[in-house]
Amino acid sequence: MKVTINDIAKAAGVSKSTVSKVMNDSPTISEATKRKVREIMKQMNYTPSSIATQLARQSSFNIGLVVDMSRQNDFLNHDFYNIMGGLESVIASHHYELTICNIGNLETSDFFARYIYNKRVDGIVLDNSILTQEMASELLELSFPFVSLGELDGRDDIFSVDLDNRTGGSMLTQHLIDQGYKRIAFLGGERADRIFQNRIKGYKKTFAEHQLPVQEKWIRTGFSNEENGRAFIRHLLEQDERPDAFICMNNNVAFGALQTIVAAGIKVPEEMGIATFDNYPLAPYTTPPLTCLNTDTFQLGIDAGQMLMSQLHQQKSVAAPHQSFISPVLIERESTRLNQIARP
Amino acid sequence: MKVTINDIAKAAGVSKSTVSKVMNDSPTISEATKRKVREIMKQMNYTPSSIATQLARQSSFNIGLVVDMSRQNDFLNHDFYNIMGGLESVIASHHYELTICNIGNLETSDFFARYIYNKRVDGIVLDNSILTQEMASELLELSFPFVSLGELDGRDDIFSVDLDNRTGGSMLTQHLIDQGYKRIAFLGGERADRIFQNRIKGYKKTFAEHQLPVQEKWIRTGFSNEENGRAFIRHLLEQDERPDAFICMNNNVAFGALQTIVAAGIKVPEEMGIATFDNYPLAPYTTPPLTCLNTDTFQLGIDAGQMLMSQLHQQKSVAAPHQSFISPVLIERESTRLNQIARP
DNA sequence: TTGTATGCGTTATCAG
DNA sequence: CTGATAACGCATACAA
Repeated sequence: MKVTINDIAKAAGVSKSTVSKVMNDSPTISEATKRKVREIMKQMNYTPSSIATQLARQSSFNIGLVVDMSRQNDFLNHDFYNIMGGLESVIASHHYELTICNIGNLETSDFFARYIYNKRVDGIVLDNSILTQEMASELLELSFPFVSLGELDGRDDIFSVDLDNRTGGSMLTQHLIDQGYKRIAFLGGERADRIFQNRIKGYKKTFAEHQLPVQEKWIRTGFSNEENGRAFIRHLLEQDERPDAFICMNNNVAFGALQTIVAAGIKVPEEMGIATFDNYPLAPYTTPPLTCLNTDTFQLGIDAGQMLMSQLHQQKSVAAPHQSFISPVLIERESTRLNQIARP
Repeated sequence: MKVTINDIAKAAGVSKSTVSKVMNDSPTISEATKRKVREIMKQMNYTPSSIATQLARQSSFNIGLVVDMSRQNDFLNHDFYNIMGGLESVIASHHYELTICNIGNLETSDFFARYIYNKRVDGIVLDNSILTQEMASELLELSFPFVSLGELDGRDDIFSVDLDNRTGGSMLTQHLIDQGYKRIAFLGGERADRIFQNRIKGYKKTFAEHQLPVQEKWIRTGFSNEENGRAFIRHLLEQDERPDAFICMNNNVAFGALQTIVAAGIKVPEEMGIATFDNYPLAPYTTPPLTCLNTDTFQLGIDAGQMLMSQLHQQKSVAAPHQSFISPVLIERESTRLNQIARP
């Protein structure tokens, strides 16, 4: 059942070091013996033990995908499989394996000793919700390769992949303008939040491009949940100059807002357009379905993997860009079909 | 940065085998030296290299969670994080690590050689959509520990965890009866599908318990998608004895059915009740929201982990039950609130 | 109760 | 071009 390098060596009539060199395609081995040894390996169905290789090489050929099971994160939860898939697809082609590392409580856990110092993994990918500033600094100091999912506030010295929120804010705004809406509000998000800030930047940029004045009273901020979605709309409806469309920070805000609008007898999309960030969890299922910005999280995983591989393989002097952003994709649905009659 | 067993041995003034024995809490070591060595280990922040341990023990202390990235499976996708979390929580407490194994195309992949024969993992967990009869047989023959997520048709010789579909069918039926509905239809599912069969068993059992006659014409089968949901309803509405409630195989069927009913001007839940299997992806978001059966997939992961651990640790002669089922949880929503006025 | 020697399956450094 | 031999970090008979 288990065939080792020694078995191959014996069967091929060579030493095991020769076999090892064949596996690594060493240029110091003749093509003839390479062929012969490879033939035997195939016959005997040999696969090297990655564990032994890891020990000898003092390198695990493993990438850790760090999670914190003690925490709830519905969004990450939903995207996890895709991110993992993207990540796996690129590291596998570099012969790396994927290990899940549960970090738990950083203070009490032996995460660093277990995985980092011991080289149980050669690099890690972690969400910015679990990557603290201190961790980032320590990792950097050890020059241990890692990639953050999502930017880490105020740092451009670490590798990260993220959604391009600025472009996202711009795309949604542009779409609503294209559809014929003129007074576009923005609902949700905390002012201190970088994601919010970037989205608003895109929003304002597009306003400027169309010489439209930004109305600060149309930017309603606060925690992005259903209840606030309702509250935001109530505020908006009380204003003398009422918006005719709005952009939501997420589906929760959009859901609350939509309910309130429908209850008020306002027609969507005829009298009010709605566009939101994220397709998950409910944008396709509301009445009417919501136009939204979707993220290719598989691609996010791919980007993270490539960034990690480049750190692992390239000479450190090369200054590769540290941040990578992926553009969201607009999914048009009924909630913004003001111009639908005029469309093909 | 990296401290090994030798460093500890030197620092403690003992041999490295003694240190090793201390780590494994060998009874042949005096408490005094144990204390001393442990003290040093703590001071030096020592963590054993799992790679070296694996090689020496000829056992990886790793569990493989097998996935097939080349395939799309939205449901698995959504539940993956929870299942993984449950699995991780139990194997971690047994000091096992979690490795993701992408199997890809079984014919061309070296999955068995890489992971199984080489003992890269000590056990695997895989979905029944990727576990073939042949794989199961081979694994069994190697007496390699594994657990299937979902039953494998026609086999009770393999370990598996699954949702209790029979109980599920019964729970939904019972709930509708409790709410005052009397003529309950069942929509979706292929007759050859075991899941369907079990759910129908529960459905019929509950009918029998209430001395209600089962009407075969109220059981509409077919692929469980939105379109068929619409078709099923149309058939039902044409019948002279019209049902007053129905159970759907999944959210897709329910969505199509609900739309058709609403379009026909039938009121939900007053004139027609709707209950469905699964909470994902849209049961909470329809109008009205759908009563459904939810699955604690974290628990599913826990069960799988425990089953694997028992295979790994127990003597093989012990005949532990091979199948484990978890009961679904009923989530009541408006779509079945016929009795709502009478309720507290 | 502790230490010595050997092995786990590879890689790497030298000789030859 | 190939082959001994010594690591890699730990576990484990067997001695002491």
